[in-house]
Amino acid sequence: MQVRKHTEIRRQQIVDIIRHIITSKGIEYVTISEIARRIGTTKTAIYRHFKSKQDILSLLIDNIEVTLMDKLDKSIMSEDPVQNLKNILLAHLTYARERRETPFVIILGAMQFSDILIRRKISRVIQKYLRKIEEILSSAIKLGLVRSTIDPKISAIAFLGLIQSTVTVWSYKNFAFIPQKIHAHLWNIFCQGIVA
Amino acid sequence: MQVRKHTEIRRQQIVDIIRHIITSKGIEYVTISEIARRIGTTKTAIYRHFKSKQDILSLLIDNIEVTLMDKLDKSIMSEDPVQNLKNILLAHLTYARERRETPFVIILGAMQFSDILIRRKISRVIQKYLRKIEEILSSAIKLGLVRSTIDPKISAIAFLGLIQSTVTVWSYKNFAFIPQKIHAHLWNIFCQGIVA
DNA sequence: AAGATATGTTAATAATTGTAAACATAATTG
DNA sequence: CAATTATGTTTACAATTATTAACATATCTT
Repeated sequence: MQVRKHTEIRRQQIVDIIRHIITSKGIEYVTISEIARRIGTTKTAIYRHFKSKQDILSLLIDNIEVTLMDKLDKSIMSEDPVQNLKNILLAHLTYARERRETPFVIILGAMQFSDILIRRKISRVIQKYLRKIEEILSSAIKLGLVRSTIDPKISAIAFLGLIQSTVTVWSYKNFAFIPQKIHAHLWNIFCQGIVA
Repeated sequence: MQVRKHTEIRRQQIVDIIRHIITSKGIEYVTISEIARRIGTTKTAIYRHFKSKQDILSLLIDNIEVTLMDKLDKSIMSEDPVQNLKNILLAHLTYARERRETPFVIILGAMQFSDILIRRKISRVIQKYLRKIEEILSSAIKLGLVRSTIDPKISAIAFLGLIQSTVTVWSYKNFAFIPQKIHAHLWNIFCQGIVA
């Protein structure tokens, strides 16, 4: 009863499953056996598509990077950089709620302690994300919408923190409240904190 | 060559070692063998002081709770609640830098996916922490120091986010920058975001 | 000092981990 | 249709996991 699928399909399937495992049970449950069980194959079949577990996690991060940056780009529609930031925050909290997509902060947090290679990749994703936020902030400063005394680099970290802590609390409360609802409040604090 | 120590000493020693393992290598390296190796005993000796690994992690969280609340209390010296918040933030970032004490956000983040019992304990610690911040904010509102339109509950989450993202970025940059240095900037954003 | 208790060691357990080799057959190519 | 290649299965392995039982001796209590 072997339903064979192309390796590209399997690879994506495996990565998707891992994102699901991480959100539902945690990274410690991301094992070759668990992956195989969930997609309905055997452990060893996994090795037809990846040469090692590290190889799998590596693709996972690439995958997260793509969806994350994609989400950023889609949120940047306005001419107003401040409005764009607001949209980005909303997008993160909205997706978090719908739970269709695992919040990247959860995955990156969970993978914080993998081997050095994985850590480097994660680090790069975070840097890329922060740089993007930073750029938006910088252009807002240029337009005089944001105080010139604020440091874009550090403000970007603070922005990331809004998402991170909200998702964390939300996760620990077993997804029992709607983060989107608190978007307005969070944004209010951050916005007041930076605007000119 | 058996150097025997009282169980209270061993228990604390074991917990301390775990905090160290988590910061230096990650939670996945918190194994009975690794603990035993580090404190210079055998695996089985550990079971003289704890009945299970879960039991160890449970005490670890209690321990984190104590040091965390202690740090909070020590930072609350002023009559001015806003100043107290500023001190708390500084304390977190300072300790993070000195690295003598593992930042609680790291440990709580790393343990995010333990079993349900551990999760509940962590959840309680976070709640307790947030409530404390919330109280400070509420009293600041009463004193007219902070806008009455801000929600203390949500502002507390935002406050937690400042610490969380800073420590995360700091951790991924292999502790290569001094978070204390960015304290002023972070505080500036948050403070402007809430003050009346 | 004698007896009791607490701590440590050695050896062993079953379960699970990631991974490999040998074999089998489906899907694709010629 | 034949041959090749890609995918899946079975079996196996060594390493590591948390934990227990049996035994040994240091420390504490009386």
